[in-house]
Amino acid sequence: MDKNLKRMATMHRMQVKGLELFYQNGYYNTSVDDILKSLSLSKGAFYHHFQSKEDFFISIIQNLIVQKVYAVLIEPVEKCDNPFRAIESCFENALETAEHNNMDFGFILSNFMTEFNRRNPEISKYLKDIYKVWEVNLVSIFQKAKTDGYLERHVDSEAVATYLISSYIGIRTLMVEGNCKALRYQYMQQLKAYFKSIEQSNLVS
Amino acid sequence: MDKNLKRMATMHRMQVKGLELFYQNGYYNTSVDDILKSLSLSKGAFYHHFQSKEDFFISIIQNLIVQKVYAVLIEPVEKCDNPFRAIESCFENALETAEHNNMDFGFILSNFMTEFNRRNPEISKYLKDIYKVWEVNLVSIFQKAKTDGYLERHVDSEAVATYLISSYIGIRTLMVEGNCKALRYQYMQQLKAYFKSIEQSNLVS
DNA sequence: CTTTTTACCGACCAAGTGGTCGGTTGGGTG
DNA sequence: CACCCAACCGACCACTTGGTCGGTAAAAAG
Repeated sequence: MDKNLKRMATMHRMQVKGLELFYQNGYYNTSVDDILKSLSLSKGAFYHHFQSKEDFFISIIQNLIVQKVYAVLIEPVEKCDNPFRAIESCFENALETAEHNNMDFGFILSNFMTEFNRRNPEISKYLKDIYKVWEVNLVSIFQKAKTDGYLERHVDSEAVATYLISSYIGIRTLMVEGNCKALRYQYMQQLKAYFKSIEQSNLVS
Repeated sequence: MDKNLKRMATMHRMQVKGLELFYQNGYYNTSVDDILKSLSLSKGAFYHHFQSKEDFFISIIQNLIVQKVYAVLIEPVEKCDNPFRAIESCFENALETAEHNNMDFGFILSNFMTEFNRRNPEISKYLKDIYKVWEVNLVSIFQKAKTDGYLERHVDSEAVATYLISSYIGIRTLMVEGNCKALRYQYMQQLKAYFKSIEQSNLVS
């Protein structure tokens, strides 16, 4: 039984380091050897646990990236009452983390979506599914917000979700070039201005 | 003197095809041989005209990408009177072009910015400069809009520019995954809602 | 007509790439 | 104790990469 634990531990180490390097240097620009060297493991170990580099990356998506997106962007938004305040603080936190985390190279999902687009449809599919979950989650939150009297009824929930996701992907892309603090401040300021234009003004409080 | 013309023509052919393939497959995932093969040219020809793959790409940035961004995103906005309507129709056009162009792989600038980030600081610099020009241009347009009575005076011009650029980068990233038409519609709709929240309501017309 | 310069050719190179495979080792089980 | 099998090793393979270099043909210069 101890064997199985060791197996899981080794695979997890590889996945964590793999994500780190893929995120940092890109998938195609990171070799399996790079990952193995920084873990002092051998080719044999890698191909014993994973079928191929592609299979390895898919396991990273399923085991690490999905959880990251859930933890940072989906769960924090669900529990709050006023969805706009919830999204604001969620984005504020996420951007602040990105800003202070010196190992940050942009929004993990959009980086990989860009890299795999038209080059590896299978992986693209996995990534698109994660973004889809995020989108659906936002849409249902906005639907509920209409019921709760936070969002004007005539507003298109899906359009708001799309616009939100777009701006988030974009600001994260811009932040990798530095000047993060100013960008975050400017972004949050205008996000609030945007929300004001679609928020229900007469609250039934 | 004919020689110089031929030189320019060959270099230009290489640059155009190079941009096409780099855009499609990424810089690191496109080999010099790929480009040469599709042009029926040889290694010798390539390294006779360009010092290296990197030097080649920089020449593509300076000769092709800069002009593209100017033509699509900067010039169309400058000439119009009401800046909000100008930006709306500029973005609408740009997104429609992207949509109907089945060879669309996202916003060329943000794609490459993502790919070269932390991997090649020199090229990152060139790309960042282009985006900087776009930003400065937008900011000065918003400053003028305040004078002309289109934009509320208390609004932070730089923040608006940042928010605009973010959302554009993001929507272009999303559009590569398909469903472009709906995304474009949703985006433009919410962009207008956002503009409404910062536009001067009492026009001195 | 000779000489020089230019555009271009393509075999070649060292350094990687993803992936294979025969082997070693050490804990778990009979 | 013997045996098995999973975990791991690392030399090796075919192939691709960016880049070099000696050569050629033809246009321009003398």
